[in-house]
Amino acid sequence: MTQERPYTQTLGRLREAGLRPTRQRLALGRLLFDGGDRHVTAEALHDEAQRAGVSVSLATVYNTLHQFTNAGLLREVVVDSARTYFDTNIDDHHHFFIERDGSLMDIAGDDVTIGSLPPAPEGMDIARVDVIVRLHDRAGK
Amino acid sequence: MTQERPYTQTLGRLREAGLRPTRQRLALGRLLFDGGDRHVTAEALHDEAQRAGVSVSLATVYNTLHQFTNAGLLREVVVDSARTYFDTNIDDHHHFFIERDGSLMDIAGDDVTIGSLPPAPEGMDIARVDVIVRLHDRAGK
DNA sequence: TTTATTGTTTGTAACGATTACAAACTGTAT
DNA sequence: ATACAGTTTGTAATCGTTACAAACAATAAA
Repeated sequence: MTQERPYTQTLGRLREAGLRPTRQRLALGRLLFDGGDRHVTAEALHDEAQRAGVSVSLATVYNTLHQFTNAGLLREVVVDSARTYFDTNIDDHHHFFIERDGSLMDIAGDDVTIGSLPPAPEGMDIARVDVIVRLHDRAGK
Repeated sequence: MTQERPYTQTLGRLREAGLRPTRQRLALGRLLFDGGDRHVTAEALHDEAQRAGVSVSLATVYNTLHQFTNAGLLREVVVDSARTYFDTNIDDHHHFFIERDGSLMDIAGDDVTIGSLPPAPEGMDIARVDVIVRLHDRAGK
């Protein structure tokens, strides 16, 4: 009846990552990983936690987001110089960025294919390829 | 003998954009558009101007960079949430981003080809597609 | 259990890039 | 010259994010 599985899921993820399962990390982990893929900013997650009655400081939200990212539980998405987004979907995929409201949408891995890529300059490797499809409302009023 | 052509070039660009050719805009325009393609940050351009003996305030550098961008003379590139880059190459092309030093390199338009793209969601249009190839030093010491 | 140890959380100050603003100034038209 | 709208400037203000030291909590040892 009580949906405890997600809790356990998060607990497991923290364990694997070598992060102590503190009240804050557990709560943030559940907000992030329960339900589908999400794109959050630190501020947004902080607000959400407050609304959910979870007491967490903004500093901890930032810390946690970074720790989760380093542990491979989250991915950072750079699309807007104003704020940093974290994506709970860590699979290979790209993004639609809706400029009107600054929101992100995943594009399924296969819906964007790169036909060709130049070789990385000597001595360097490709760490990642990000494709961002920027959208605006259809022209014509 | 005196290379006045670049000056004139910038002057023309400003005229076309409907921007008054002030001393500051002319000077920044020359720094930006003389020579090849460049990727600059506001701070970097400001320093460069100082070094070149041009007196311009940082505020003006920011204003100018944005005005040039709105006029289509520059393009903003988002790769790093820490700072904003402006690219003097406004043709269709993508970027290598060297994480080590935070520098950008153009990738010629044809060296990256997108095989397929999903359709934009209903009511929206694709404003632009950005491809960022993030590079790091080759693994293995 | 206590106790010790080490990792975490927290509030707040500090930061760095960028923007806002009002006053001084300059280009352009009259 | 004069007037006026557009520009520039220094500086204060913003905003997201990070730094920091003190208070706390999780885990291991006794």
